[in-house]
Amino acid sequence: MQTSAFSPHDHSRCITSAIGHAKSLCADRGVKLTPVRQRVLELVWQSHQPIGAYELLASLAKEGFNSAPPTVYRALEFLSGQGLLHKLESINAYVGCCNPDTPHQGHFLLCQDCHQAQELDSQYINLALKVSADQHGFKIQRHTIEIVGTCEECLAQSTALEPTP
Amino acid sequence: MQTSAFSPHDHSRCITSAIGHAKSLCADRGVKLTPVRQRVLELVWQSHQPIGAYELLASLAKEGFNSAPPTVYRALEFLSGQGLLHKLESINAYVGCCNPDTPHQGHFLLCQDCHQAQELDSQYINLALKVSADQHGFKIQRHTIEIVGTCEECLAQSTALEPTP
DNA sequence: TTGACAGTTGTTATAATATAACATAGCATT
DNA sequence: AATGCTATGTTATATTATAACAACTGTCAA
Repeated sequence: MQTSAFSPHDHSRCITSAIGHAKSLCADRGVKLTPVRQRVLELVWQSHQPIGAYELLASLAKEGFNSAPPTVYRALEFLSGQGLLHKLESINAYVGCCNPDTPHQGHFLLCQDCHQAQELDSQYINLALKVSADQHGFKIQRHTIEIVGTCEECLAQSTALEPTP
Repeated sequence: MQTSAFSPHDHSRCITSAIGHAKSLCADRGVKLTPVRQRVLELVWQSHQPIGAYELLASLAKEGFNSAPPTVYRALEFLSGQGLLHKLESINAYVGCCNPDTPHQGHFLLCQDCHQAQELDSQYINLALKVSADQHGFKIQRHTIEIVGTCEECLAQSTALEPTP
């Protein structure tokens, strides 16, 4: 089962679990989760919000890692190739993937107040995309589905603040 | 009715009609379709593929327009604010909007062979997005829906070339 | 052992995309 | 003419991403 990214939760457990998962997954696949790759994945998960490449780079630099742009972009490329994270195209930022075992591309809810992202993988949306594509004889390879708005928690807060419109 | 962007068609009529439409729409709204704005819109429509800001800028420069980046970004901002074009976030490129009267955000089929884009506005997809968002108590403001793959025409071509796999 | 390779990382430079900030110009209304 | 608003010009810089090539590391086989 899955918690919402928007709700308060013990995020350190998310990180630990995501890293453990990534390790075994890479071992199974015979690919290397090298120190810099692992650290980038940790940093992505540590962030409560989608994080940009240059912000990651700054953190790596502070920790003594090599800190030229290719370092972080290579790590991001590897991790996204392994399905361990997703890039959010509309904000040029990266988020950890909750379900890296099965190759997929998620759908994302992006809250413009708290700037958190929630990954979905709605079969309903997938079906709607497939139907539309089929109608045009279009064969889907991949997609970018990013929904921007306000999450439940932030909505509740703003209504609490302005009870009478 | 609407032709597919992927199918052969008299594209000059698309342009003329789009510009005419834009003119009357701007007049109605009391906003100015200035020469540079109009020219950017024409260039976007003239391109058979989504076109990048700096490519537009190069064309403007050749035609004697001012050619610093803000010029084209301002025009793009105006045009997209009026719903006359859309930005494709996954490829940083811009396409004309077929239906600028009703504010909306389309869904896009992007062919990775011919690099053309087809705008959809499927109620089926909109509904699926709404249902998913509602399930999470999420209020949608806007979205980015970009489906990458192969269009019908390019699929037909590639099957014609490789009849027996 | 060594040498050949594949994969990874280091390094430098640069490309591609986008915006900030402030000055100037045009034009409508007072 | 003076005022204010919108649009444009101009310079500089921020942000995001990749090219190209050199150096290192481990593995496996000759």
